[in-house]
Amino acid sequence: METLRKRRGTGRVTLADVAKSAGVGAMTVSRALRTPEQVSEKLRDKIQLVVEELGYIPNQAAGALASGKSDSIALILPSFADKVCSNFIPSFQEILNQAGYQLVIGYSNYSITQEEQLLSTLLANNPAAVVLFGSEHSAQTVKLLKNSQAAILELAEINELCIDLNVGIDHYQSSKEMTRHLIKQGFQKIAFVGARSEQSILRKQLRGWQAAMLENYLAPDHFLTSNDEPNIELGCEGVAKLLLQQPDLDALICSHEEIAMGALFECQRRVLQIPKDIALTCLDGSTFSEKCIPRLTSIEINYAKMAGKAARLLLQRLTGQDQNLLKQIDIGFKLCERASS
Amino acid sequence: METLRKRRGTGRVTLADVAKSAGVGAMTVSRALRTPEQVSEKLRDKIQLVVEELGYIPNQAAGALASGKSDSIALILPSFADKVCSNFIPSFQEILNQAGYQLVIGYSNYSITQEEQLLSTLLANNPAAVVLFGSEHSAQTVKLLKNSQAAILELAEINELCIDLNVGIDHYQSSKEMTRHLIKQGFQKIAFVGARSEQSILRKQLRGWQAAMLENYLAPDHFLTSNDEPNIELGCEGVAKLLLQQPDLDALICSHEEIAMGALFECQRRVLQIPKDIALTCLDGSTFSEKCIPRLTSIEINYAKMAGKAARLLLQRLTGQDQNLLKQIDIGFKLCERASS
DNA sequence: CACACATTTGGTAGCGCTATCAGGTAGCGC
DNA sequence: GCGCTACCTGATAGCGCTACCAAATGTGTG
Repeated sequence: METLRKRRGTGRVTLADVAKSAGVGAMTVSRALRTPEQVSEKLRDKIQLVVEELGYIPNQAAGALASGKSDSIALILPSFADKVCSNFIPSFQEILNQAGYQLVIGYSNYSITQEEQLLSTLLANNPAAVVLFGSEHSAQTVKLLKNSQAAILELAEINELCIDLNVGIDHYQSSKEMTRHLIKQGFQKIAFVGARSEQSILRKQLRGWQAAMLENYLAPDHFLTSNDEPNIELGCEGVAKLLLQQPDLDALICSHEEIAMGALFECQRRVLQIPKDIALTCLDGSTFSEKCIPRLTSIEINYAKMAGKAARLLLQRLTGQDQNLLKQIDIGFKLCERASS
Repeated sequence: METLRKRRGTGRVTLADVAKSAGVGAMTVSRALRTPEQVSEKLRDKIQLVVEELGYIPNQAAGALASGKSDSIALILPSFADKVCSNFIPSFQEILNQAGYQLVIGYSNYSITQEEQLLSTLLANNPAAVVLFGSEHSAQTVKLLKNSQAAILELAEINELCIDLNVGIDHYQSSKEMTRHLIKQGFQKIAFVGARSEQSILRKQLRGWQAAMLENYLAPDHFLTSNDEPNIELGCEGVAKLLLQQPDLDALICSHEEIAMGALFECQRRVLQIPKDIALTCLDGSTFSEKCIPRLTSIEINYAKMAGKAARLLLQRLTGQDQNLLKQIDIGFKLCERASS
């Protein structure tokens, strides 16, 4: 009478149900699904049939608990507006999914405090790996990461002090190269407009621009930065303010394409010819730079390639094939010379 | 001697460790963390202290297994390039995080097959809810969803046949209203360029345009669609091809801002004046439409608002306060009349 | 002081799965 | 046939947590 009082099962089909229905042991079913090669073909087929018939979906929580492993990879994204999102994540996720991992994405809005808080929530899932953007983290974040068993991957910029794995590009070099290109083209009064001024990426870009200017005996005096997200407004404002500071300005480097958009519109409004009156370039170009009028000289970063390299590096680490492997990969960049310079 | 041979614990601090160290029972610790009001203040404080001291992080897998509930919400995103991503997800995630839920994001690339596959993977996590974009799903997807205990939320478009909850806008109406606006402004030869032609959103937009044209005795004959993602190229191509078909074309509606960008550039290239020679509008405007030259008349959708309404609706459902509640919310849209028409 | 009642605490028995090991079966050489 | 390895299969004992009861403690009433 007092039989099933204590049951609180979810009603879902369980591994045991499959086992009973197939007339085999539970372990055999478990193996048939995870390591099929360890099960005879006969049983494997029979089990597969029952699985489909019953619509069995494994309970990952139980699996994770029993094995102490998990197939989730935590990714903390600083911004959804970035190109990273549209170009990087799809490729990255695809490769990881194929290897059986699940991305769990959090959003930090470029705040290291939020990053830290998110991280401690995400670590409760016991993820196999944690993927972060940028190289700036709170001390507590670094401590949490080092205490966790998870593999750590830092993306977006090459960082000497990376915790574990690191895939990215050298923003100092890219900015320097862009500046050198402009100088080679004969431009001399080169200004810089950048967003997210508190991020180390922008600081590196600024230093790259300054270095290239100085090595050519030019003064890197005029620049405008904002700590906001890159936007069109900043580009408009940049052209306006910098032209006031330096009326004979002849070139402008924008850290982001959105800024370059704004700058382009502002130049149109002022009937400034590009590149005759002023050259316009950006450091993270994609389709807009390639298609607008005039087409903009820009640094292009292959985020899909970055995703591929990053995912594969991470997988090697997760499968323990990373003994004698580079832990840091520089993706490089391409300077696309176009009509705007 | 044969004591600890069988241990395979992860080495992490567990709830039992905290309980022992605090000198209380495990259940009391569990309650102190999840339902503090059920524990006396004295014990609560003592436990909190020990938790911090030991750096205890709860194991969610175990919790989910024991309670049969999970705090993960699966979100299947069709595209990362969309505005949905940058505007919707941050707000949506923030509200859900605050309520203690975790977003697990998958990427379907607008393929209902991939959506189905992703879904079955994500359901293994036993999510509290599943959030999908669009209204088109495979039969198997619908079956999986209905079998699962999870709450279902369909986003982006209002859909009569929604499975459960539904928050979105009426794309038929928005397109119709835009067309009416153009007609009211005196434009008559109005063409349409749209991307993702196999999605029902675009089909509704096309029908809205057609309906508005017909009710004004105008022929909705000229349009160009592509099943690709919206891009600048399509806008350029649209202007070129439609102008060939109909040289006296006087207005163009673009389904996406990217297309409008391309159209704008192509018009500049052809030295067509906007709106004197041709009006240009789009159905999902944001900053570009607002800032480019001339500024584009566009339909604006408040994705942050959509996120707020959707998240709150979902939370009500998850806490069971949804008995006499609307299951479907129309977010509405705003027609921003600007210089381009 | 006995009693009902509310509040706080802890023991126990799972949740559904996998690691581990023991048992069974088959194949092979002597 | 026997011993030996190689392989396949299943019983058992947890993984760390929470639902469910039961016990303990406090509180107010007659």
